[in-house]
This record gives sequence, structure tokens and C-alpha cells, in this order.
Amino acid sequence: MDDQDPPTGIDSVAVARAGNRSLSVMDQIREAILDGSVSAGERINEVKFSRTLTVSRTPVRAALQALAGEGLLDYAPNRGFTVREFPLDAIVDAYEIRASLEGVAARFAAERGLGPEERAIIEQSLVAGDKLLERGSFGPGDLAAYRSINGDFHETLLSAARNRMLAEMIRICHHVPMSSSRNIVAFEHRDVRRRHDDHHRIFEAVMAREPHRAEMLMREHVSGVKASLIRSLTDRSEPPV
Amino acid sequence: MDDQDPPTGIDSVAVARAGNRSLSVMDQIREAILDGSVSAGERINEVKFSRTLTVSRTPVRAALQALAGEGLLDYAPNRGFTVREFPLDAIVDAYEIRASLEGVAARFAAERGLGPEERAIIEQSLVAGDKLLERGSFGPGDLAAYRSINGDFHETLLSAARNRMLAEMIRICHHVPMSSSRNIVAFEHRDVRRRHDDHHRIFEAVMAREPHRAEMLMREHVSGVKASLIRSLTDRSEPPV
DNA sequence: CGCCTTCTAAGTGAATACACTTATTAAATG
DNA sequence: CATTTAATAAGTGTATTCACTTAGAAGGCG
Repeated sequence: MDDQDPPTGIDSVAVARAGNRSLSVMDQIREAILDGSVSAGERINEVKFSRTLTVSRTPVRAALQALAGEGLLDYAPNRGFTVREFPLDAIVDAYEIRASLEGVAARFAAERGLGPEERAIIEQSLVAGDKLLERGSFGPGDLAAYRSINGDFHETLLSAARNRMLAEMIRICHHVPMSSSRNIVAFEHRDVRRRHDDHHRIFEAVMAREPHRAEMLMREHVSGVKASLIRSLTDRSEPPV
Repeated sequence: MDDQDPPTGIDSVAVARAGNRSLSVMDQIREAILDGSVSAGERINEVKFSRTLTVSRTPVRAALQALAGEGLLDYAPNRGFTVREFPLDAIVDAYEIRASLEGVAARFAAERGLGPEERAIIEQSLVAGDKLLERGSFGPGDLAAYRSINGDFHETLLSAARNRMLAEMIRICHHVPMSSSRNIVAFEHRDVRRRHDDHHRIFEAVMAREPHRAEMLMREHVSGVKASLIRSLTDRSEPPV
């Protein structure tokens, strides 16, 4: 009942997750990795981190274990944790894997059907996207807005698949550095338009209870995102991160 | 500097994994879960486990974290870890997910090509399977032998896919209780024959560098395993575990 | 001059002690 | 008699300590 006041100024961003410190620490370390504050291949020093975060090594270790489970870190006995490297090949592959998994999710959703509020959320995401894309170009913040819409669509469809393992694996795909939604900023208007069209068709297939078609459309959809990313990396050789 | 002598006699079974105790403990707990020694939904008591395994809570917690990462355990703050439940639906779904993932692996392998020794191992697994299936029925231990052959085939193809994330996800699918290879015992001779035929065709597609065909064949192959399992569960209502 | 050995520092692995949260039981009150 | 509340026990969360392993540096030896 002494040191319950939040530490120095680290939690500033995430204000700490509910429950225990390990989870909060986990989020912070993940952020540090995805931000690039700690670079790939780097070895993680537990005591250093615990000092930085003003906690003991225990929650730090717990967080590291969990992040290793997510695939962000490697572990070697007596050598601790290192930040896993994600070469471009692996990132592109991750999109392919995600495409396959989200395809299965769409199929499951089409087989199982949407609940009323799931349907409502998706329909809302579709009209919101339509409205956003009405004008032929983006204003400031429009891309961020669409990112949120996009997230709603995919997350809701995923929850309609009603399979936890699937959800977790897709979540892992999202956490691959650079494939995370935060980094997908450099998209043209026509790219987004095309993707939003995909959403419409996927929704139709799901509502029509056409599992196979829903799966194929979703696979193609995510593969398209991969293609866009590759283009944005090669055209202007300006890596988003 | 007193109690450095190794503990009583715990490592007896698994002789402990190289490196640290956490990994050894992890294996033991996983075994306990997959064996059913601790039942699904059950809450795991850390102190109890540490007493049973004659280690402190620290490596136990580390192992639990890691197993949660593998998806075998659930975690809730201040409530610790519970054994995740795998209803039949989830197990069947896991096969579907694995089919999709191994399909991608086969595609990657066909795109990237097999290394010389990978090719050798697979060819060997094919001839070994042919020989085993020549006679029209199984002797004792033949099924176990084929399980090993089957494992070689899939593992080698997976390594040829050259993607770590994919490998880990498939590994997770294998660790789902009852979908683990250890439990697939109740197969007819014709089932195995069919599956082995699949192997031949998949190998051909991979060698012919036909990614799409390889993917489709592998998906169908694993889905077939799922179907066999379902049949073996429903026909005789004798659950393998 | 180069290589091997040894010593030392740094960092991880494990154990223990303590703090805090949750659940259960009993008691008291309506 | 039921319901709520307080006390207590059990169990998880965190910190700290010590042991052990590994890596780096310095010195001796070939």
C-alpha cells in the first residue's frame, strides 16, 4: 500500500493494462519492438529493461515469455531473449499466411452465419466506407478513419468465425513488424476503393451462405493488400518504417 | 552455496531438456495435459505443481507462460492459468486450419523447391510407405511405423517451405489435444493407403513446381484426415482418448 | 607474435520471502 | 431464515537474493 502510484513516466502512453504489471510491461515492450526502439536481432537485457520500466525482473521476464509466445522474440537457454528478425521475405509470407487464415475465417463465418449485431457492425462499416470514398480523394485523417473501418470489418468477421485459435493466429500475423496496420499508410485512393469493394463482395458471400466463395474472395482480398504493400515499397523506395 | 546438489529424482522421466529447468518442466506439464492427467477447464495451482515437480514456482510459472503461448492454457490476471477446453468443434476446426496452413506450406515448397536431402527424405518416406502398404493389412506396430513415415513426410515438406511462423502455427495445430498424432490410432488400412497416395501426388506437384496444385492437394489431404477422424469417432462411438 | 588458459564481470536461472487479490466460510443482522 | 458483511485462508503477483553460465579481457605459455 505504498508504491501504488504509477512509476516515473513510462506508462504515460498505455496507462498500464488492468490487472497486473506483467501485462502492462508486455504492451510496452511490444510497442518498443514495433516502434523500432529496440532493433531486430538485438539481445534484450532484463535488468536494463526492469530499470527502465521501474519494475523488477519478474514481470519483465513474464512479459518476455509471453512475447516469445507471440513470436516477436526468440529464446535461447542461458542467453535470454532476442528480438526476432523479420526479413522482407518473412513479412510477405506473413501476408500470404494471413490471407489463408482469414480465408478460413470468412468460410467459417459464411457457414456459421452472422449474429445480428455482427451484421450491423459490418453493414455500418460498409456504408461508412462508401461515404468516405464518395469524394475521389482523401482529406487529412481520412486514411486513419478508413483504417478503423477496415479493422471493424475484419475483426467482426473474425469473431463471427467463432474460433479462438484462428483468431489468435491472425492476431499474430498482425503483430509481425510492418505488416501491422499501423504501418500501412501509403495507399492510393484507388487501392482503398478496390479493397472496400472487396469488403462488399465478401459480405454478400457471407450473407448468401456461400462459404467457398467467401473464402476465395477473402484470400484474394488480403493478397491484394500484400501486393499494394510491395508496390508501395518498390515504387518509391521509401520504406514506411 | 549449500544446496547445489541436484534435486531428488524428478528428472527421472524426461531426463530434463538441455539448458534450464523451465523447459523440462514445460515438457512435463504439456505431457500431463495431453495425457489428461490434468483435465480440461481445471485451474492450475502453481505451488502444487512446484511441489510435485520438486522445483520452485519460478520455472513452473515460466513453463505456464510458454504453454499459454502455445495455446494450451488460458491466463486470467489474479486467477492464474487454466487448462484450455477443446470441444469437438474446436478440434475439427483445428484440422481445417491445419489443412489451410499445410496447404500454404506445400505451395511455398513448390515455389522454393526442395533441397537434395529434403528430397531424399521424402522419397524415402514414400518407398517406405509403399513397402508397408504392399500387404493388404497391418501387422502389430505397422501403424506406429507409418505414423513415423507420415511425420517425416510432413515435417520435411514443412521445412522446405522455409518459413518459421508457418511452422510454428502448424506445430500449434498438432498440439491440440486429440488432433495430436499420438491419438490417431484408429485408422483403417484403406484410409492409410489413400493418404499415402496423396503423399505421392503432393510430392509430384512439388517436384513439378506446381504451387497451386500442391496447395490444393495438401488441403484436401489434411481435410481427409479430419474426415477419417470424424468417422472413427462416430462409427464406433469409442473416443480414442 | 600468436594461441591458449585463466580470471573476472555481466547476465540469466532458480529459489524464497513478502504483498496483494480473490474466494470461502462463518457470523451477525434484517 | 435469508442475506449481507467481515474475517480468514488459499493462491497469485512482485521483489530480492543467490547460484550458475557465458562471454570478454588480460596474462602467461608455446
